[in-house]
Amino acid sequence: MELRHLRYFVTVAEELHFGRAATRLSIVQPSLSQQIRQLEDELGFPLFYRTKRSVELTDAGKVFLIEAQHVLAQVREAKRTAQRAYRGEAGRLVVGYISSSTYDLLPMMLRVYRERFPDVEVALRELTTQEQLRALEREYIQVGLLRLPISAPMVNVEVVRREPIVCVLPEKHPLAMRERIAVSLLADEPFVLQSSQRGAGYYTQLMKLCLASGFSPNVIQEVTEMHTIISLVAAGMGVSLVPLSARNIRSQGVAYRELEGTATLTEMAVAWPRASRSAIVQNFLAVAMETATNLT
Amino acid sequence: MELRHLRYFVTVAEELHFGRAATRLSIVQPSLSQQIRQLEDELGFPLFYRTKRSVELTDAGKVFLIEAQHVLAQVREAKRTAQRAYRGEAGRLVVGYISSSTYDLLPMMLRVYRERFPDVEVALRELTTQEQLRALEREYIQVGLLRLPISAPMVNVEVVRREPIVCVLPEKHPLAMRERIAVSLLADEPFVLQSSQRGAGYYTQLMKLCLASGFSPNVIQEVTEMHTIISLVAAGMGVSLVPLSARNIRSQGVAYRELEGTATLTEMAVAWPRASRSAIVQNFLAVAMETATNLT
DNA sequence: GAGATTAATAGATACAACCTATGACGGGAG
DNA sequence: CTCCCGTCATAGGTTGTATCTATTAATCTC
Repeated sequence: MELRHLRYFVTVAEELHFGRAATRLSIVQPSLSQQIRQLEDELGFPLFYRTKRSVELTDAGKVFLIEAQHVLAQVREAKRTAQRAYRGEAGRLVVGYISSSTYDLLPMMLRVYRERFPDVEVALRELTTQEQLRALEREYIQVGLLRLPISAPMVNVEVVRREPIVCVLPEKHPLAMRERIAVSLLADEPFVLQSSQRGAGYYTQLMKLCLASGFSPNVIQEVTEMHTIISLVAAGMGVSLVPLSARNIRSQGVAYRELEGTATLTEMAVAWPRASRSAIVQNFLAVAMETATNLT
Repeated sequence: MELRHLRYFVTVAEELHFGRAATRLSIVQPSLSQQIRQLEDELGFPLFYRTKRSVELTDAGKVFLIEAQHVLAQVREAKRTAQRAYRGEAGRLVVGYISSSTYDLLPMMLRVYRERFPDVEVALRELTTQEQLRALEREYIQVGLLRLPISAPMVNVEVVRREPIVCVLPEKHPLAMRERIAVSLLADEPFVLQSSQRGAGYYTQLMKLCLASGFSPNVIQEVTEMHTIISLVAAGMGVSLVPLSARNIRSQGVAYRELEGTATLTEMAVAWPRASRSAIVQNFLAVAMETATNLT
């Protein structure tokens, strides 16, 4: 049985006339008769009562007509659905993100993306930068929102935000009186930092920054979340070096101060597997870039 | 697009190997490659990522795979369903019946039929014998349960019950003392009969029966339902001539007595359009006949 | 680097869908 | 009653295309 048989059958059932049906199908009547006969042979029962003058559906034929129409409709639907998937307009997208992207970057991207591609089911996974790289490789996520620098040859990245690293310190701290702070002034301060496990690249970047000013920071507490850093700093436990956007975390009793000299920058980026040929991912990247440019 | 394309595609998707898939499909690999290519051309996007060594589904291919499997399953289902319909095991059957069949005949038939053909939806229409004949002709019902005699050339009948006509009269009536009653004794009795509208053939039969004994019955009341006749007789309004099975209607104060001479019989029959080629109807008839023989 | 594995390409073949011509049958008009 | 038209089936030839064989190209493995 082929779809041809179903198409022919449905047409004959609609016309109840082999000649007219054949015309509609752009074939000649004997060919049509032959194909219908073939279908009947395969099914094992007649679809039509035929007299020399007229054609009528059998009971079983009526049942088969409904079914055949469903099949043909489903074939059309299959084609349409798969084409939508091809264009990245339908399907499922798993996005990894670091917690510090939840303040504005991730929500903005998702809002636009969901609006533009409502038929894509978006799943979110909060993961550290390092975890995202592993997850991308294992195809546990399809795209990640992470902080540079990273070293992962199989992953492509595109920067979506570039911001200076600033010093955050207790409001009442003597250094808070200055507009800008030289890194070297922090040499003897106690530091509250995100754990090296969690923000590996960023952690290394801070170490280098301090070493360049001639000291190794005295880390008295490592924590996992950015807002915990801010809270601990507010409580007077120490100081920290954070991306500028941490300012979005409004907290009583802390002050943010730029660093002296040429600003040290930290970058957030979208990342995807170098091998990814997924249109869904491509579409998400396009939205991400767009959001990034609108942001600056 | 033909079902062949879907079958081939599903097999390749399952094997992820053109050679093995071709073997399973009993064709050679180049033919398979060509057909898949053809399908991709029609859809407008690739179903597989191919390297020279390996095959992998694209995202759109994954979506299309699910859809294609559904289509193929539905085709199998269509075939199966229609074949069941052909064998009269599924579909819809509309049965007409006269009220006097509801005491035992109709329920017995339906019980067996429903048990044997659970996938046939049975609809019931209470109609007089005359109405059933019209309904059969107009295909408003497919089979009828009615009382003979009828005259309808386009309708086939098969007797399912043959029973004597008996006299029903008030318990206290003088004639009730006799075991058997000659029809001629009823000449001066008031009669309660089913209206000639409702039981045309049966009505005529009674008229002939009385005329054969030399009188025309004095009908003082015509009613529509058999149990109403019995009630009126019980109330002393008159006597009646009813099929023996009316005895199933237990009513205080009435007596049933056989008629003298060779018993006059009345017949219930199943009826169906002479032109009916419906397997559902045939199956119902078979059950009806079977019930009829078990009954005697 | 050689051999094995796998998919694509090219060209030949064979099957089946399709076409043309015709037949059989029934209904309706004259 | 006969003839003609309409309708579907059958027969046989033609064509398109799915399939086959043979080969190439690319990659992996040893």
